[in-house]
Amino acid sequence: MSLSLEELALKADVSKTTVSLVLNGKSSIYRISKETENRILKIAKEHNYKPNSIARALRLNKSLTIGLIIPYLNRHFGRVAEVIEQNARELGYQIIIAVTQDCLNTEHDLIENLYERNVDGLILATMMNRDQFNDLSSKIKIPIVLVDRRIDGDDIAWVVSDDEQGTYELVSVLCQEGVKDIYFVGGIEKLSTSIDRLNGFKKALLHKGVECNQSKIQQIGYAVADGYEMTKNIIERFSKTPEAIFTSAITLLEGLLQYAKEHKPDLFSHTRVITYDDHPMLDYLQPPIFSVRQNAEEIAKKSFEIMHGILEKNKSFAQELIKPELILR
Amino acid sequence: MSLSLEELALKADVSKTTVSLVLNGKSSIYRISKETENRILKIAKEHNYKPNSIARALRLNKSLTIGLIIPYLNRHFGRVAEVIEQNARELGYQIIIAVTQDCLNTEHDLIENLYERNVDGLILATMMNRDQFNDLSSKIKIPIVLVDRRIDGDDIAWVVSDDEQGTYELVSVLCQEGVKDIYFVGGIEKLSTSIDRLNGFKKALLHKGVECNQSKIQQIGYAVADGYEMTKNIIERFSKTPEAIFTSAITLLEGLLQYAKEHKPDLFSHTRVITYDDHPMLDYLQPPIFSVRQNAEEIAKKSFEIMHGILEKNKSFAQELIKPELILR
DNA sequence: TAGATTTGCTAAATCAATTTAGCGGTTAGA
DNA sequence: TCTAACCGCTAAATTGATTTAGCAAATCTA
Repeated sequence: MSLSLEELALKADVSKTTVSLVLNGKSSIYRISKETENRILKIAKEHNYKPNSIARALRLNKSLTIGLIIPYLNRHFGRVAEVIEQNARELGYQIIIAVTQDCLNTEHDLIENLYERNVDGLILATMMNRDQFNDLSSKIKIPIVLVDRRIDGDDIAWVVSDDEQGTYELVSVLCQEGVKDIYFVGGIEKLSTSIDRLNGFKKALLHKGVECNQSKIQQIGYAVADGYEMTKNIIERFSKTPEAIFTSAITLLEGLLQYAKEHKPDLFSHTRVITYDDHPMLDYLQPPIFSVRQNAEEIAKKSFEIMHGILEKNKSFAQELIKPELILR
Repeated sequence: MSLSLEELALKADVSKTTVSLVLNGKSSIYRISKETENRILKIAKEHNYKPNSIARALRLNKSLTIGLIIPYLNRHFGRVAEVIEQNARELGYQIIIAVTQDCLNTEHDLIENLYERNVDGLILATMMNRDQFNDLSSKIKIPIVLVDRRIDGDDIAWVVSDDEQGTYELVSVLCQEGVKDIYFVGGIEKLSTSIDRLNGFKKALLHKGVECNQSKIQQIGYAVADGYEMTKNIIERFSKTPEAIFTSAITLLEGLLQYAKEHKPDLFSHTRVITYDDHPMLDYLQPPIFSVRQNAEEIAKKSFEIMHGILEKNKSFAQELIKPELILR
């Protein structure tokens, strides 16, 4: 392992230019004879030559590295990251992962940090709004693909789950059954995931002619503790036990479960719970919890595909809405 | 953003050597005057100069990048990766993550790939045995820290959960209750996680004077489908419903749950289930499932600490056994 | 006042690749 | 016969930082 162009050139008794040209498939352009070419290829193979990626990156200003910035490496984003990494590897790219914990300042620091370290592009589950994103875009000269959370704009590349439609369909199932009193346990208000899921929620109620009371909507954040807090508010603030609760992320469901276990063990006898995000163990809760499964694999695949298209195929941005799957138990 | 040493030197009206010396804190060694030093520092700050990390890596043969190779980005490894990344970032390192899917060939390819891309060190949840690891070590001249799965050897750095003790304690709880007929649903036989968990299992039975029948031990793999298969074998092969089943990973429990749901809905009325690895939703299964929670945060922290010690503090290898936590519900 | 030392800084080499411009000789076309 | 094209390859520049060796000028020593 590890042998430089120069050493290879010495062994082949040619200049390192020639070796480089041959190994980069430019033999015919530069009229290197077949004989020389074969000799060089043979020696390179024998010594298992691999170009030094750092020298290459310096010269070409291209590191074959993509930065992936996400809030957590939880089940959903873990799966997204895993699939992005596999897709990237097949095309010769590496993935540097960094985690924001849903903190905007951390996100900014990480973007700057990865940019300075010469990643070729960024895949981003962002907390930024349009203005902040525009500011960033003007400073940063590498392609950015948003994943999971989109920002409106004709020139912004993103791949997200169809949050509105998924929520609409899930909530509609309950409405169909005649449930009217549904609470919304939401996440970070300004993010597209929250906005879209809330829109789907409202639309489902509206279509069934159910009034949507603002007091039934809460949006604190996506952490488990936030789910706990919002559940607590719902249970303690209203005298009547709710007919149904929709948690807009699996972490929020975890918070709900935690609260129920501690303070309201009979919650499930009176209240239907449904959730965005799926988990196999939901099958075993009694009563089973209906959910919407995001297609993490497809989200990952598309987002890297778009990045790769921009980097190597001169394609411009693209936007993809990935269909989630309703899971009724 | 982005401005080279040379451009900075031009602005400060000195050579780039001087700028480099000043910015690397070598002013006094090379007798740069206070005046020149301050001028350079001021200009560097004004222009928010950051050295090009690729050029730096080429010159110093040091990329400030660590490769992390793990089987999946599931709950456990996702958390480990997340914490390693945070610890690394605080000390100026980046993490490149790659996923093997528990395939030994993939693991080899990834190691070679990351090594060629000049990572400074590797943190590895490996499938290799001692011989394979020794082969690798002789070829690769960067430090390796094993995580989650250890290989015996005085000179090998690793951080793993105390699998034997954790399993011993968990299984002992059941034995204490008088349960005698316990089945072992295991993972990949040759890995330390499997060996240690099986040892803990056997030790617990032995201490309570319970005979351990080889036919009650199965080890296929750590995938969900493997858990399904092993559960199926246990249920279908023996006429008597087992008193208890120990799944040695949460994925195997998922497989068990899936089988139970499809073919044996009354499994839990007759059979106690316990598992290695914890998950908050286990609280809500009926009856609750006792578990052993690995301290992913501590495992992550220690493994990067050891790597950092080797890279920057001339420390040699170290080995750490992290205590897991028994969770009885 | 010659020689030694100190001061403040820089040219050039280095890391490992890619790419441009071009060299000296032969052959082909008009 | 003169020019153009061809042939097979290479020297040197480039990328951006770090580091070694050392150069003048200023100051000190005897």
